[in-house]
Amino acid sequence: MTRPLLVWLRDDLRLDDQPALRAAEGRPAIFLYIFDEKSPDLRPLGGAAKWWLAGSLEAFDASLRARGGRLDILRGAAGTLVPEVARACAASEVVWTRRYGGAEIALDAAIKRELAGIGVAARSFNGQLLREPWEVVNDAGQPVKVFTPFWRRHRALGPPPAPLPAPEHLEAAAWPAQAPPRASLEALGLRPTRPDWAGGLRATWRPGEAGAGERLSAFLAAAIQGYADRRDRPDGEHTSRLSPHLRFGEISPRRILASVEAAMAQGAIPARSGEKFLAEIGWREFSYSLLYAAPDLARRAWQPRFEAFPFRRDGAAFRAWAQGRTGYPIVDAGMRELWTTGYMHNRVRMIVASFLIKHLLLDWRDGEAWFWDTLCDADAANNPASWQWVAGSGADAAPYFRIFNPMLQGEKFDTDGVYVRRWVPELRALPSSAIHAPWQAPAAALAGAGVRLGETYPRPMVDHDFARQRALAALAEVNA
DNA sequence: TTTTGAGTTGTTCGA
DNA sequence: GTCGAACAACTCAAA
Repeated sequence: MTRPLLVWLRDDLRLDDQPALRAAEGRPAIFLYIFDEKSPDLRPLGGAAKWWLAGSLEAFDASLRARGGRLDILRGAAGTLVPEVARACAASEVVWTRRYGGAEIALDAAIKRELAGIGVAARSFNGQLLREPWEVVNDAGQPVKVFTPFWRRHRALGPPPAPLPAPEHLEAAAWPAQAPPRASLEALGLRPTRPDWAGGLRATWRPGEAGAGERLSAFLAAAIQGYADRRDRPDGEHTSRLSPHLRFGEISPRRILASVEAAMAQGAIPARSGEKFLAEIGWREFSYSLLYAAPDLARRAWQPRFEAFPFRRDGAAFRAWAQGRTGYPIVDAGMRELWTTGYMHNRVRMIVASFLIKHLLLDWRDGEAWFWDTLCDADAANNPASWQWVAGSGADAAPYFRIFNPMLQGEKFDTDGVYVRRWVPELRALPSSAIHAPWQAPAAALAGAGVRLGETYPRPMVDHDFARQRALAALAEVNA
């Protein structure tokens, strides 16, 4: 009997452009996913991500089966389970897609050593990034710490390898008798039951490779046309919304790059919009490059002096932010979109993050953790890197005086209040002139709209001018 | 080696 | 209403 290949799947749940899976073409293989809440250093998935994972695993299993494969699921510590399965099935080789977080790299390296000890080779592939982080470095061989030169260098390396086609024929090897018993998807308890809070997620998303492909096609057919000018507006469908699909590896960045460049070459997309969108993929690469350089990105400020920032501790204020009752409509709209759909428009992410850090002086790590739990797309690189960017503690530091004004941001990017009305229905009847600062509206306008401040909608939990001055003072301490 | 210019996403103030 | 300047200093990239 042929010794099967063991394909260990993680955040790469797709057939297309999947180098590790490609290695399984034409030979029997075990396709293994391990739901790992046992490895002490791995960050457990957030609630929204777990919900997404359930759909993603389901879709991926169906895709595998359509080609002759089958997804096998285990629950437990990957460090012991991977070698155990490899031994039980006498694997010829173990393959996987690389990860870039500190704990993940350490775990994978340990498993590789363990496998070598039992005479099984392990081979890893890049299926997650356009280029490996160590390829994009400055002349000194160090990571490039500013986005623009990073992306210039990245592009100057030439096009990354073209995406691989999906394997046509797979062959599922029998589950070995000596291996631990498999878990059913249901047994993992990934989907919420009591209470079932996932209705908004179900209504918004279709996890899985097919859903990812649909998003990309729809985006290329419509919204990308005006992407350069409208991507900052949360009041309509102006962005790709591919991020959760990318998070779970349901689509590869190389496939996205190839599709966008093909459309640009045909003249189907304005070059400016196409490049702008690719730069967002570039930001993802940049975040992973930072993560690779700073394995503890979610816990430690990139700039050590920020560890001295005088954050306050205020649980009630944090909860008001998290639940979308700060009294600033654009902030509350964003936090409620997040809670309902597991997603938030990028511009609004910046606004709410700035509000938590600068207006409330609460620790960016707590905001990052909330996003980790509630976003479908939170990953080990983008989430912490972006929070640090807003905090000003990141590599590509913002000027200290960049403190978002939530009223102004609302007026600029949600001019007619479409986004606020959608997510903060108690303000729906307010005129647009009052929608971003109801406390400044004439009493008659409030009454006419059925808004009673402090009752039907909160007053601002902190005064903007006061908060701005307080934040500037706090930042001066760090920068002293 | 030294020098120079730039740095995703902002706000406020005064003319 | 619009516009330009000021808001620090620093680090990094590139010439």
